[in-house]
Amino acid sequence: MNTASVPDEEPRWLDDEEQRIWRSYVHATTLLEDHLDRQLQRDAGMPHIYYGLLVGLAESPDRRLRMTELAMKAKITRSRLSHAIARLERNGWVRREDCPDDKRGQFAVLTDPGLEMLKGAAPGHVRAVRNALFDRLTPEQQKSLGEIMRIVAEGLQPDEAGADLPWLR
Amino acid sequence: MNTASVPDEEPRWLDDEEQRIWRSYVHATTLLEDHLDRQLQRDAGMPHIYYGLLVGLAESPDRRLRMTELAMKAKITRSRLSHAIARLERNGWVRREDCPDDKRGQFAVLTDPGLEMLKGAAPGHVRAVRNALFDRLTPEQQKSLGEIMRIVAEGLQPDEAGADLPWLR
DNA sequence: GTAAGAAGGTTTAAATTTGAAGCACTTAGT
DNA sequence: ACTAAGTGCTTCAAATTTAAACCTTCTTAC
Repeated sequence: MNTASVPDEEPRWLDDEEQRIWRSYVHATTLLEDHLDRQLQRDAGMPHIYYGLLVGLAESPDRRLRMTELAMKAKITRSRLSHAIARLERNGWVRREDCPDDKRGQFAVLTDPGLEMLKGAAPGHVRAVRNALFDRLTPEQQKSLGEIMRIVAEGLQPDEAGADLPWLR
Repeated sequence: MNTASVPDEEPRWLDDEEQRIWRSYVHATTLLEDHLDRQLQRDAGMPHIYYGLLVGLAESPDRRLRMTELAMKAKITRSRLSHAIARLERNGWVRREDCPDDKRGQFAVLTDPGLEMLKGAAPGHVRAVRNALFDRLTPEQQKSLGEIMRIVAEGLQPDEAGADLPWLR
């Protein structure tokens, strides 16, 4: 069956244009992640991904989500989430709660201070995202970017629920 | 003078469509980085960025580059590079050499074993990039992606040389 | 019922990243 | 020359990430 790949035969290398595209992608994403990490570390004392976790909770009913759901939403491993929530808990932005239905389960809950911090940090973050991304692109480019990224994300993540990523290992 | 920004006044929030675009971006980039890191960790025993460093050296005259140049090329801090090269040196893929002209300077040099390892890992990596990205996009989308990423990268990195990033802190 | 296995999360140890500090050398300016 | 400032790079300690191992608590299939 050889589902893995075809480890043999000369691969189809990237041509010059593809190389340029790929490098631009790597550079842009590296620089932007870095930029946002710094912006949020400075203004909110946490990296971008942690901020995303708080946002994820803020949007959810009762400002809470099961650990695994949050991990899926943020596209990170459960292990990484576990550490992250532990840290956010130390900061008082998040609280853990047992799940009544499933004794194994845990909820991550956004606290009031957590929500406040989010409100405080959000404006600066949006500004940063606009400055670095939206303000530099035409409406067509924005639309195109959205489609492209949607395609790539879906390709790496077999449709939402049915994800056969075990949840990310 | 308040050069920083305008920390005041209600910010222009992202509308629904912008939100979708931004989230797709974050998800896709997170998943792809993760995917490539795993692929390369499995096939080459190193994360994606380390692989990029070896490629950077392989392309350079004499397979060598000054630390700072390599850091710029890879868009990472000197500190991070220092650690990375130390690790690659332990693996025997890279060797450090003093710079004759400037006694402070160091060259990172790709070794023969390093080049071999690169040759061995490259096919799988290209395949992964194609599978996840190029094969899923139309030629127009690829072109658009290239333009968009070029714009974003340039925006975050005041033209190449004249970068006023001190080199990234 | 119950044992085997899956699911939900956490923990451990090692690897990597970060930001600040610290050296050693260079360069500019006097 | 001579010193203050700047460069180039490394190191330190703390924070984060990773993968694997490990509990518990469900679920399933006898």
